[in-house]
Amino acid sequence: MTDSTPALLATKPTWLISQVSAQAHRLLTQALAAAGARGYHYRLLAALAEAGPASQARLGRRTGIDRSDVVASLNELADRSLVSRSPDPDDARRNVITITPAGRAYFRRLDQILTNVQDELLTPLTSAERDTLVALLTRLLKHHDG
Amino acid sequence: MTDSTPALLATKPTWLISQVSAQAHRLLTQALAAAGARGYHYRLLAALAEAGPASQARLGRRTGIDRSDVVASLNELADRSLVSRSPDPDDARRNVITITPAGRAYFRRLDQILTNVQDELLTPLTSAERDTLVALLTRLLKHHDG
DNA sequence: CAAATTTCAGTTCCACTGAGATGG
DNA sequence: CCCATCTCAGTGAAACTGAAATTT
Repeated sequence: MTDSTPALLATKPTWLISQVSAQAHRLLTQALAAAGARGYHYRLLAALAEAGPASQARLGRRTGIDRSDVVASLNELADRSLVSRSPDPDDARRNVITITPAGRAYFRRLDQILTNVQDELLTPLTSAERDTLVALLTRLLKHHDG
Repeated sequence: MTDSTPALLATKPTWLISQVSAQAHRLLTQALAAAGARGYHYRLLAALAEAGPASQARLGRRTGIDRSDVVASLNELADRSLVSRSPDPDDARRNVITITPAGRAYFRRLDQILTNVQDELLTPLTSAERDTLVALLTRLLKHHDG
């Protein structure tokens, strides 16, 4: 009962954000794991489905995933034939990564799962409050990477 | 230039939260590292400074740190004489952890650092907006652990 | 007996670093 | 020569699991 979190912690925005983020992460990884995927897989497939084929370096920039992790995650996706890797005819340093039809179908399934998780996370907020939260977070994000 | 993050990602609240959380985490770990500490150290010292001596199990519950990590982190703090470990006279299973005067001074320093990081993170928001953000996050958090 | 505490060993995910090889 | 790309190997924080030993 005296095991509540210290007020000095619980009132700090960085702590609140990291706690909510951890909760979101739990919901997300659980839901994705049930479909056989991890966060990196969804992010990479989203970038490919939305903006088309790209080199691995560009995928890393689009998704914010580290160059090393891009390699490993694409290996996993390629093993399942969800993406295909082929040499770039215009630049021999690059691989061109393309999402396959199976990858596209898989991505649609994952995206639906993600949409459901959003709703689960934001359950206690009204629609207007959700918009407010998104707007504030978006501004913070813009400021810290510009 | 075509390396912007996919809209399907960038509009999802879970993604926004995790990105802002990652940014907060970067600011925090950098600032703490400059003072020779990690997040676990601050959390444990905060719990001890605010609510007094406790067993390791109780510290874990207060701070949300896993029982295994509590052991390792307290070892590090004890090595630097910031906390002291002594057997509980009332229950031989327990250790009683107490913050030392040096630990208290160190914690005050860390807490000031943390306060500065809050300001850095929330720079783009007005005072009213910060309150709104904190209120929304607090409600989300309350809902997902009750 | 069941339950709690401390501890150790190991795992997973995420973010990151360093270095080598190839090519522009 | 310098820079970008791909890849491998490895680090480190954070959250967690399983199991053993001790004590209540």
